[in-house]
Amino acid sequence: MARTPPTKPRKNALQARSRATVDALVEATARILVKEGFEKTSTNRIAEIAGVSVGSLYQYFPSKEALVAAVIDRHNEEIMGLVRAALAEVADLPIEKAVQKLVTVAIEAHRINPKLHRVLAEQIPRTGQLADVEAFNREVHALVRAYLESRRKEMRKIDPGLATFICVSAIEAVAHNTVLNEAEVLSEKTVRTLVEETTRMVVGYLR
Amino acid sequence: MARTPPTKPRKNALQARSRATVDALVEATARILVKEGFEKTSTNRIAEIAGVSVGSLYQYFPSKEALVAAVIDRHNEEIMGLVRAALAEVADLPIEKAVQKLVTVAIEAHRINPKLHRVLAEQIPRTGQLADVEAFNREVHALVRAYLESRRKEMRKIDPGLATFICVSAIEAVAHNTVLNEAEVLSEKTVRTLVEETTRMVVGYLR
DNA sequence: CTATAATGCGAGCGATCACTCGCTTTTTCT
DNA sequence: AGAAAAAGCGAGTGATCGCTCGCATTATAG
Repeated sequence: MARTPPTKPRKNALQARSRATVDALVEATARILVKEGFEKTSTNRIAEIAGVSVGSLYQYFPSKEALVAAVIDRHNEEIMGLVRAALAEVADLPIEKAVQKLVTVAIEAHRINPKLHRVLAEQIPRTGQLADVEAFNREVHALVRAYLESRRKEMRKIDPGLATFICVSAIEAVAHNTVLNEAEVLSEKTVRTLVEETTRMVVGYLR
Repeated sequence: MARTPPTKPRKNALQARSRATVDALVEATARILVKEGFEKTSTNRIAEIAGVSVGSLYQYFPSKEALVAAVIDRHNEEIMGLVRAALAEVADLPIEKAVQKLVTVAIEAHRINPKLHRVLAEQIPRTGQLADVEAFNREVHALVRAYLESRRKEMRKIDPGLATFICVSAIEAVAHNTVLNEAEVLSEKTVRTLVEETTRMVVGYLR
């Protein structure tokens, strides 16, 4: 009895050039999403732009959804990198400084790739595996909550979960709307004012 | 020369039962969106659920997009009804009371039809005419800004446009995330706490 | 060098879907 | 009652798209 069927079922297994293929596919997907929008992003087109055949595409990604999910994941990991670093850096700082840093990072994170961010926010139907952006959100909440709990003395009496929810919602919304509305051009001055004001609101709320 | 070509080109013209047809189509679209999601929402299915033929559908709606846009519009008009009423009611009230009312209304507005709201937010690609949710947003900003300007004396020195942007972003985000995360069950107590806290944050920020 | 596995290819299948067209039924007008 | 306009119908069309399959090419192992 032959143990291994001649063809491995699907997906993983990357040894040398296949890595490049996978990268090219994810990169091509991101580019098409940004340049042509979600509707024009077909698997055939992705393969074409990646300089790869559709067959190869399906060797590594079981579905179109999986490809888009990979793009989302890559982008979210970049953002989470900034956020994790900021929260580590801020752990020993008082609330005022910490919030200022976090607001700054929130805006920076949204500016990593604004066009992609916009497409992901506005054009990708959050369905099936694409719904899992939530995991990142939970991590952010957990990290912020841990910080707030460690600084309880500087704050008024307040439920940490609730405070986290309100602060994260507010900061995220300001950053998100800023980047989506002002399009690409955001003067340093504007950003500074925005950070100041948002920080003021959040800090005022916490104590 | 025949003036009127025998068949009117498309779209409007409603005299009696055709009104019911149009309503049934919009209603069916909303129901399918909620029950089966955007992906399953095809024009054939809409016509079927509305108890109408595809042909009739295309007499009144030039495209599938137009149908979804009608659903969005209807929902937004309901929301704007609440918001406009609240802002009128609040015009002569001091900031504290006004903000409290506005936060309450923001949550109420998101709870008009939470399931539909979720689908519209998460599954509808904002593309083409669907991108025009922005008009409602602008109206909200204009209304809030007008209120804030009329109450300048109670506030610290602050740019009205910026203040409006931050306050509306924060309030909207809290309401949005509340309704989307807590799913359907929201105790009165939770809502009251949330309103109190958000109000505190915004009022504290404004003065 | 040869055998075997890994990777790559792309024509084309099957299914879906938005939308049209020729026709029937209902309503309105005179 | 008769004519004409309005409303309604639904099988069918053309196009797209996700995905498969049989085969070719390249890399690795013995």
